[in-house]
Amino acid sequence: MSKSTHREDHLKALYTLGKEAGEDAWVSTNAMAAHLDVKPPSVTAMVQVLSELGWAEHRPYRGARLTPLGKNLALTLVRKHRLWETFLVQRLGFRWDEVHDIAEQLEHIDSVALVDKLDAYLGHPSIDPHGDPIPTSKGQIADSRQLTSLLEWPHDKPCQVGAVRDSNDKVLGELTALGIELGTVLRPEDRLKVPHALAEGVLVEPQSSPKDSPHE
Amino acid sequence: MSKSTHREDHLKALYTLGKEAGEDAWVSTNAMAAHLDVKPPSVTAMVQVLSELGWAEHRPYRGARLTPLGKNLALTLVRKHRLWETFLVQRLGFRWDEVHDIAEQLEHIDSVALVDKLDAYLGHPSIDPHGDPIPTSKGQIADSRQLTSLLEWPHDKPCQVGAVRDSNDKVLGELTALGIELGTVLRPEDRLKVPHALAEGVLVEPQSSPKDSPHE
DNA sequence: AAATAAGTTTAGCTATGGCTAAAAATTGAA
DNA sequence: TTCAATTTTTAGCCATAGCTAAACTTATTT
Repeated sequence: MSKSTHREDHLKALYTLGKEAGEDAWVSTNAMAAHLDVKPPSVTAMVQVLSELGWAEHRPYRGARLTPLGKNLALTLVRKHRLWETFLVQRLGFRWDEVHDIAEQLEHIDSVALVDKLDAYLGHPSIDPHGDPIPTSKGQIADSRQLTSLLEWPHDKPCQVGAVRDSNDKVLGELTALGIELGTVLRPEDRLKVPHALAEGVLVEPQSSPKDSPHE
Repeated sequence: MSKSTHREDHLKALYTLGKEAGEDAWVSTNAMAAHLDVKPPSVTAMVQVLSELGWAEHRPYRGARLTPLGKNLALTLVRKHRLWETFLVQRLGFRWDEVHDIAEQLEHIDSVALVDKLDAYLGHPSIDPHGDPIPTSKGQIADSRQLTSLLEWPHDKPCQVGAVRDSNDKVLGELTALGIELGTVLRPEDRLKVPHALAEGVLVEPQSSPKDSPHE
């Protein structure tokens, strides 16, 4: 991996964990290490680099958090990742459980023009194949949907699958096997077949009027 | 750059220079160093790695050359590079002088499925935006065209541009400015406007019956 | 055939980014 | 409040892949 790729991976980990933890919470280097599958001392070293770059703040023994600049950069990475995933599924015909690792590589390709053209080519999509919103080129995330975990959805009302949380390939594969994809309508009786462990990560919304669906 | 990327860059340099030099000629580490823009000792070190991997032979003080395995790997890299260039031009709308550097990054993405799907998506193209043949997934190059440098083409016969040699972005940009692209028909009077320095790298063939042209 | 020029490799240094083990700070419990 | 457990950082090591300078081959010229 290039210097940039390493930095970007740590930046994205910090963004992801920071988002889960809440706005300006400090993210522990331990948590980042677990997320990146490296040892804590490696993260400490890289966090100090991010700090020198002005991408993050580091409070020793407390953790790290992004600066506004760092957050912006992280959003461009998220944007690239989700645009590539959209390309892989919508254009190349990959399944939603096959694209993560490839997009993980593609997101580090360095070319602003490429991202812009890809975005236009895909028709400026607003969500990716997992239902996650795609930031604009200015780093804006406009997601007006009100998604709820399937677990918390009232048992007697139908709903529609809007996104999948923490999408890992195994979970996605199992959902596919159950016939569940983005936009799938789940009626009360359909819910019985969804295992508890999966249901938690299935994010649903009220069954909408069939607007332009993102999954062809 | 990852370990693989570095190896692949050296492998490709060896392939490219070896091709120019003739079948089983030895390529000097100096030539590789110039091509890769690194110093000779760095190449020596990497060539020894390629040798351990079984991708190349190294005869100290003589040079290096690819093994059959190495040649195959090099061809998959060339394939990936040319497929991505085709995608960038045909689908994303880049010009032929804008795609080299981006493809240089994309060619290192590691996914066999991706290359196969991209190839199918593009309709199994046989040549890239610069007229260079695209190896098949088995590493075959089927290029039946008989291309000649414009310099050597008889002055009184019309011809058609089939490829551009050693395509660098500057040369490609100048050709575009002259209205020359792949498939352009050059009549005797057209040739006057092509500077000598450019003409050498313009590869032409007899004006063919307008078959399916590769450039839309 | 010997000497010189040119090209190539080896030796030893730097930087990045991993790692383990030990030291330091923080947190929680007695 | 002090001490123990946990977390985090520092110290020091390894591997990759650059580099320069010096040593070594090979090729050429006298």
